Order: sequence, then structure tokens, then C-alpha cells
Amino acid sequence: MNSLTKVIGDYIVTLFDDSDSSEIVLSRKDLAQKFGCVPSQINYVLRSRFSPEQGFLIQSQRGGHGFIRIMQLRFADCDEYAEHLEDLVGSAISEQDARRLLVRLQDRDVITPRERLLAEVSIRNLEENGRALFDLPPYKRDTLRAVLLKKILVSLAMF
Amino acid sequence: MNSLTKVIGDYIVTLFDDSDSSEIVLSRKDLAQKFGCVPSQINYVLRSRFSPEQGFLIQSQRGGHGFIRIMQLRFADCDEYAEHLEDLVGSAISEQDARRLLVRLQDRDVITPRERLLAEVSIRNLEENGRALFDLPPYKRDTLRAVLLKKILVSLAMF
DNA sequence: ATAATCTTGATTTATTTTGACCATGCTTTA
DNA sequence: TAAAGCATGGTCAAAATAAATCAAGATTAT
Repeated sequence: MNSLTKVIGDYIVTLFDDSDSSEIVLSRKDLAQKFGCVPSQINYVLRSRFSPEQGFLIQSQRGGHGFIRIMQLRFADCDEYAEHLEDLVGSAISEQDARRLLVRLQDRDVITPRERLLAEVSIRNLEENGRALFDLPPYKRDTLRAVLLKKILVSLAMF
Repeated sequence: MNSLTKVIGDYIVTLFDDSDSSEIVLSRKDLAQKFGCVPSQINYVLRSRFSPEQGFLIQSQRGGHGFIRIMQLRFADCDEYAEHLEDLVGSAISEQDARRLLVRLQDRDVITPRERLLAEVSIRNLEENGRALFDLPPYKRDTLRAVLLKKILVSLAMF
């Protein structure tokens, strides 16, 4: 049995197929109407099927002429790369190792210096929050760091 | 379908493109007439799209031969730009506003699409941690988000 | 049986559009 | 040259529109 969520998700995918652009724009209200559901269902579909982790970015605007824009990020072998990263980063990583990894990626021109800087700032910020605000134990911080680093690298690989 | 506000805003941008000066002058009444709207709509366009936060300054004069002059700001150096960013983000910012700001910066080629993506992923990660792990109230999340966003933008401005 | 996923609707937030009323600066006229 | 009149632009708030959030309930999968 197909859930409505799946049906709507599939429909959105066909919009991408038909559009040969890497982004589509839609109206939440109209879409909900088309599928006879409440508008917030659309949010659920987007949250569960079109997240950044799944290779999509979403912009939206409320009010008159409101819209939802879904952008699909380009990517060759996402799964393979993600697996590779899983090995590379693992489920926990020290700040040092994270930095070393970023340097290596920059050396190999996988990321630019600015991108490395940006990644390091974000990781550093996570560190500070985890330490000062929440008083997390080191292993927990290593875990959160690994999660963030993988998200960053996966997303960049999509472009 | 585009909102009138967007159409008018885009039109004003083309005026800048065509003018190769950093300022343009226009008549509120004529512009409103051209787009078939009430004059105060023009004020709304200016307020929402050409604010100082967005890098524009406006002068105007009422009465006969009245006018509206829009000036585009330029920044002398990195420090000045960084300071501007501090003002821009403030001490708290919503996820939406943060995203909008990033979009604007990308539109103006201040950051690349990849850099925007990276920033968005980091901010989203922060959001998820703050929400799911630590159960922070919205205001606190807005604060942490502002901190991170400023760190990111300031660091990039240094480059 | 329990956890995960999906569905729903009430409430909140954001954006745009419109209009009534206010302020200011030329221009004309007494 | 002062007053009156006209031509502009500004402000504010209400109405219209539309998306986001949140939590509770329903369903499905393990």
C-alpha cells in the first residue's frame, strides 16, 4: 500500500524528470489540493524525502505569491562516496583528525581553501557549543563532530 | 508566478545594471503607474529589497519634481565588510532569515553556491543538535545560529 | 507490543497588497 | 512676497494570502 507521502514524493520526482532543470518551484496549497490533503502534509513529504542529506535544498516564501522551491544537487556516485566517507570519518573523529582530513582534501583540490576554512569554523563552533554550553564528554563531541563533518563532505560532493 | 514586489525589484536591479553608476534616480509615481500599483507599493519594494542591510541607501524628496535616489553601498576593505556583516546578522537570527541572507550573498557573488550549501548544512546541523539533543528554546537557537553564521561570514570575509 | 512513520488540523508566522491620511516642496496668483 | 494650490513622496495599519510548526491521533512495520 502506497502512502500518500510516497505518492506525493514520487510526483515531485516526476516534476524533476520533466523539467530538465535542477530545480522546481511549486505551491504548497495547490499541491495539497491536487492530492486532497492538508498543506502540512507537504512539509512532511519534504522533510522526509527531500532533505539536504538526500541531495535537495529547499527555499520557500510565505504570504502572497508564496512558493516552495526544491533544488536538486548534482551527484555522480553518491552512495559509493558516502560509504567511502563512512570509512574515512567513521562514527567519531577527533578535532585534530578532522582538521587533518580537511587539509588533505584541500591539498587534493577536492575542496577550496575557503571551503576548508568554512568547515573548520563550523566544526570549531560545534566544539565550543558542546564544551562550554552543554558540557559534553569528549567521546560525545567526537561523535557529533563526525556527524557534522560527514554531512559537510557529502553535501559538497553533490555539487 | 512572480509577485509584483519581485517584478519591481528586478526591474530596479536592471536599472542599476544599465546605468554603470552606483546610483539611480526614479519617480515613485511613475514607477507605480508603470506597474499598475499604488505608490506605497514602491515603498514596500524599497523597504524589503533595497534596505541598508542589503547594501543600499535611499534618499528622496517630496513635492514637485520629487524623486527617489537609490545608492548601492561599496565597502572599502574587509574589516568594514565584516562589521557590516555583524550588523546584518545581529545577535539572533531565524533559520529563514539566515537562509535568505545566504541566498542574497550568493546572488551577489559574495559566496559560491558550494559555500552557501556548506553554510546551510552547518546551520541545519546546529539546528538539529539544538532541537533534538538539547531541547533548546527557539530563542536560544536563534542566538546560537547567529553566532555561527557570523563566524562563518566573517571568516570568509577575511579571505 | 512497540517503534517508526504518516496524517491531520489548530495555531503561528511571514509576505504582499491596498488605501486612507500625513508631510513637504515647487508654482502660481493675489 | 505671502498664501493657496498642486504635485510628490512617506507612514501606518488592515486585509489578503500562504507557508511553518507542533502535537495529537492513526497507521504500518518489526
